[in-house]
Amino acid sequence: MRFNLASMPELPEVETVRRGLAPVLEGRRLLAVKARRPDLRFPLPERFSERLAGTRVERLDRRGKYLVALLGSGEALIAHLGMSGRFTIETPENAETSGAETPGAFARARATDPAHDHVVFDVEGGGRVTFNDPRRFGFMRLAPAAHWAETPPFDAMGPEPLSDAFDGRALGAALAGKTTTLKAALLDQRVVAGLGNIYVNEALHRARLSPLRQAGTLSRARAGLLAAAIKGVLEEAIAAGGSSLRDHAQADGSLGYFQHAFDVYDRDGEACRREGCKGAVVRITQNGRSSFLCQACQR
DNA sequence: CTTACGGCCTGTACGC
DNA sequence: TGCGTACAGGCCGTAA
Repeated sequence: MRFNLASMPELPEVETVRRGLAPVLEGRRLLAVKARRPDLRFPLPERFSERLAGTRVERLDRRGKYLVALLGSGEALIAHLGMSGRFTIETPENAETSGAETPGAFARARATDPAHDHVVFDVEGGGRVTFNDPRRFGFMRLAPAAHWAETPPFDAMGPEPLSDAFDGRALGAALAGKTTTLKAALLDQRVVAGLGNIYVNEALHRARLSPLRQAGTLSRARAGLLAAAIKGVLEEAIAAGGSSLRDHAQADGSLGYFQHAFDVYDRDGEACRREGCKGAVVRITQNGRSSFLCQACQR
């Protein structure tokens, strides 16, 4: 298994993590929660372990790039993977096989460095879920379970891109009047939730729109095409994550990243993949971040 | 109000 | 070979 380290956790990766964790967590109690350090990117909530221990995970949800675990205690555990965050699942079954004397088993067992195991959840029934995050850009918060969606940052967050509420009309309205670029606008979680650098680049390429274009200049028709492109790239990536999930479940149980072929991201200098386009992918810098585009077919 | 930017963090890639 | 530096990037606080 080769991990594509360029692949950051955006909506499809977080959804894949959610689908991997849900069968382990939903309906089960957290027997013990150990924070191996007091902070991730931010300090963990006061009395973090005590507030989680003994409570049941009623449901594991996702909003944008956040995981939201609704707890029987009346609180919601909100987790963000940052850039390098992963969850690893150990069950009594794969704990037994992890020591198997096959060449792959040892390599898989070292997919994450235990030094960066920051939070460990012991789950009713013998499972263990570990949050591992070398760069520590991830964070966890607690919010009232009944009102988490009205707490920051969810109160200002744009629509879920895969929901029916997100279409050309909604996107056009969100972009109307914006003087910034399409690239910056789509990265703004208040416009649409869950996109990061990779899928913004991919969606703009699919919609044949330049990341340099002023966001507020988009026609309704083009906003519709862009919304459809966003849905398309996310759905395909989630499908790819689903297949990687099956691989992971049989390997080391590490959830967070998966192999996926991109049309433009990190393909600087390579041929445009659009049918009939003779252009090449170039890398430019916008707002201090890399954008990848084909200047032959994106306007 | 909107937009822009620095800082956070560490593993990896690269140049000398 | 080893050391130093740049880079990756989501989010948040601050500034313009």
